[in-house]
Amino acid sequence: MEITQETDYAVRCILYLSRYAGETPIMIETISEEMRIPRSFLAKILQRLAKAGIVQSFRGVKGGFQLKRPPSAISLLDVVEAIEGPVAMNRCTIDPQRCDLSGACTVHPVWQTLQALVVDYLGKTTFDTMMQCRK
Amino acid sequence: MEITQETDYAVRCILYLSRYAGETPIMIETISEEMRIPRSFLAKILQRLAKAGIVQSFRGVKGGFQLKRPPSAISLLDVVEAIEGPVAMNRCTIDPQRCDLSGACTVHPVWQTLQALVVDYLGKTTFDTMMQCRK
DNA sequence: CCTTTCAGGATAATATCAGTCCTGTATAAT
DNA sequence: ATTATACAGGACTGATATTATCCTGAAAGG
Repeated sequence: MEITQETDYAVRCILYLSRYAGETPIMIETISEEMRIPRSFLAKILQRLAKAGIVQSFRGVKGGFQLKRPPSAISLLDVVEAIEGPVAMNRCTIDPQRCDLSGACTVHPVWQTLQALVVDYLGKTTFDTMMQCRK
Repeated sequence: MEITQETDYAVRCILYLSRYAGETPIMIETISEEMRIPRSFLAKILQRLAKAGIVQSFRGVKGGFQLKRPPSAISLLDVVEAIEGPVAMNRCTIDPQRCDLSGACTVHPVWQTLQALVVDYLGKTTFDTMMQCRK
């Protein structure tokens, strides 16, 4: 039921980049030190965030990472899903085939409703509202 | 972000026992076969549910398990927490010391609100409303 | 062309998950 | 009392996920 450490790092990372939105790229090294995230692990995380189109990378001298969209256009859901894949409460809400007992299941809609609740809340929580955070 | 297989089994198990609330105890063997849950794993799960006061065990011939309360008094939250411990979205919402960056964090309250949302929903969803389920 | 910085794959330690197995203990029936 | 039955509880195991690290390669800029 918990997000992983990796997701928590990703959120911190985007939070940090939000402070410098519209400025020059920030190096992995800097984010790592400021946000207390292991350097090489952060590199992996930023790759995922780049593939998800949340950040953009620049190589070479003066390289680093920038947000690809303004903080107001990035939700917690975007970041969580970039790292963990689709949010699901139970196996069966993402892959109906994992429901191995036949017939209509009244627990299934309960998980789906909960999932919708979570997705909705994470989706409407954006990084501009969290920017004053120093975590 | 997902519940574990064990929790899913536990929910199915309580769902099955709900059908026979107020009747004679049901053997592990029977629940296992009817609900397609590995027998010895189910034994472990029922031990946890018993310790949490959700089911009651009876030994010897004619032994087995019964709900300790009516299905209307057992919530999904009760079962989830019996298996997984307290529901938390992030490490820091259950143990503030895991928040290794100093100062006020504006992401923290977001996880807490989400957690409260989930706990509230799971808490008000009881097994009497899910009993017609055949999962 | 050479330094810097990211890209991406291989590797590894540890934890958690999912489950089995065996011995022991309580209970009911004989 | 004895015995068969059914749960109690701990030890153990294999697979997978988590949480990283390290190394080689590629792009970009001076």
